[in-house]
Amino acid sequence: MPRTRLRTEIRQDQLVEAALAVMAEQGRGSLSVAAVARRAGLAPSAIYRHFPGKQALLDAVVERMRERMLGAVAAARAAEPDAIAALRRVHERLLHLVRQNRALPRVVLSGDYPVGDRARRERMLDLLTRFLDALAGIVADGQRRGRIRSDVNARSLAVLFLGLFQPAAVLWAMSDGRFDVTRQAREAWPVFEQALRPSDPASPGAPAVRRRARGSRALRSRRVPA
Amino acid sequence: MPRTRLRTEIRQDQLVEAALAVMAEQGRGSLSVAAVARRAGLAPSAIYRHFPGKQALLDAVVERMRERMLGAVAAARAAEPDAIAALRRVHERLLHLVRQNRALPRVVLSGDYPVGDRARRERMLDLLTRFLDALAGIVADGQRRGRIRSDVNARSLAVLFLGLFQPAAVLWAMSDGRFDVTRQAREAWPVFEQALRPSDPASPGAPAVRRRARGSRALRSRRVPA
DNA sequence: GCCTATTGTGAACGAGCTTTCACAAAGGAG
DNA sequence: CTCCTTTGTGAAAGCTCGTTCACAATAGGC
Repeated sequence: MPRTRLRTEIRQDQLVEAALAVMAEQGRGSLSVAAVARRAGLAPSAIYRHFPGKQALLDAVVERMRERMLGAVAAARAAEPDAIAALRRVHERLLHLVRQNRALPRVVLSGDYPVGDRARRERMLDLLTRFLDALAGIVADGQRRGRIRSDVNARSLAVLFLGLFQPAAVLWAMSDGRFDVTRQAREAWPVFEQALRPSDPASPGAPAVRRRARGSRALRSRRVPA
Repeated sequence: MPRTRLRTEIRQDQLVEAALAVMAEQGRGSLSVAAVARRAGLAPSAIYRHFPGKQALLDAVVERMRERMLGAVAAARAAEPDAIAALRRVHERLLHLVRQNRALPRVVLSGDYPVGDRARRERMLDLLTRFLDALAGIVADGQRRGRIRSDVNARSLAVLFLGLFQPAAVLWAMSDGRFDVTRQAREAWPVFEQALRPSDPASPGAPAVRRRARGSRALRSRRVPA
C-alpha cells in the first residue's frame, strides 16, 4: 500500500535529510539505502524514483553540506564588515551548524566520506578548498586593513582557523554531544583572536607595522594541492 | 599451496600494517578482509588463524595507533624539559607519524572509524581523551613554570594544539599528499607558540603575572565528556 | 469522471562480504 | 624419524546490500 505521495523534489530533500540523520545517529557505516528509506518512511526501492542510485544520493548530501558551509561563510562576511568580527561570526555559525547536524564532520571533515569515483574525491577536496579560500578571503581583507597580522600568509591563517573548530566538531560528534563545544569555543576563541592581531604592540586597530616578514614572505596563497 | 609459514605474532603485525596500508591507499571503504589478506600475501581465510574476526583486527589497528600517538607525546615530553619545546616536538613527531602513515587521520581523527560496538566507540573516544590528557599535562607543566599563559585552562589549549595538526593531517590525507603539510606547520607553529606565551609583555620566560582570569577560572580540566 | 504520467511497493537477483570447515603442509618436541 | 600442534588453503555457506522489475495506486489536466 503506497503511503502518502509527494513530489520528487520534496522526497529528494527528505532523503538527504534522512541520510544525514542516519549518519548522525549510527555513523556512516550504517548508511544503507534501506536505512535511509526506513528513516524517510519509504520502501528501499522508492529511493530509485528520486535518485539514479546511492552514489547520487551521497552526492546530494555533499552538495547540501557545501551549500551550508559556504553559505555560513558568505553570510558572516556580508553581515560583519570587520574581518575579525566576521571570523568570529563564521566560527559561531559553523559550530551552530555542527550542533544542528552531527553528521557534518563525518561528511566533510573526516577525509573519508565514501566517494567511490576519483573525480568525486576531487570534488570533495574542492569543497574544502573553496571553504578555505573563502576564509582566506576574509583574512586577506583584514590584513589589507591592518586588523590582522600580515607576516603570515592568509591561507595558513585560514587553515589555523579550521583547526579552531574542526577538533571541537569531531570530538563533539564522537562523544555523542557530551564534549562541551560551547565552552571550548568560549575559551579558545580569545586566544585565536589575539594571535591574529598584528604583532605591533600599539593599539589593536592600528595598521600593521610589518616587522620583518622573514623567509615566508614570498609564499603564495595557493590552492590546497601545493 | 601454503606459502611461507610464520608465527602468529609476526602475522598479526603484518596484518595490522596491511590494514593500515589498504586504508591509506583506498580509504576505509575498501577495508575488506580479502583486501587485507591479499596485501599481506595470504588467503582471506588465513586471517582467522591470527584474529578471531575482522573486528579484532580493527581493534588491533586502533591499538597500534594508540601506542604510536601516545608514544610520540611521551617521547617528546621526556626529551624536552621545556613545555613549549616539548609541544613543538610533539607537533613535529605527529606530522611525521601522519606522513609515514596516511591512514592515521582516518582511524583516529575522523570520528567515524567502523567500530561496531558501543563499548568500542567509548574506547575510541578514550584514546583521544588520553591523548588530550597527555597534551594538557605538558601544557599544565608549562603553566606552572610560567612558560605558558595561565588565564586559559590547559585542556582548552590542548584542544587548540590538536587543531594545529588535525586539519593539516586531514587535508594531507584527502589530497593524496599534495597539501604541503610541512609548509603549513612551518607557518602555523610560530603563531601558535606566540599565542601560548603569557600575555605579560615582559620577558617570555618570566613567571606568569596572572592578569584577570575572568569567569573561566573555575573550569576544571575534565575528561572529554563534559 | 477519465487518462496518463508520476510515485510507491514487495519480491527477487546478483555481487561482495565475513566466516566456517575439511584438508594439507610445515616444523619443532620427543 | 615420528607425532602433533600450528599455520595455510580453497570451496562454500550465509548474510547484507544495491538495484531492477512488474505491478498498484495516486494526483492533476482535460
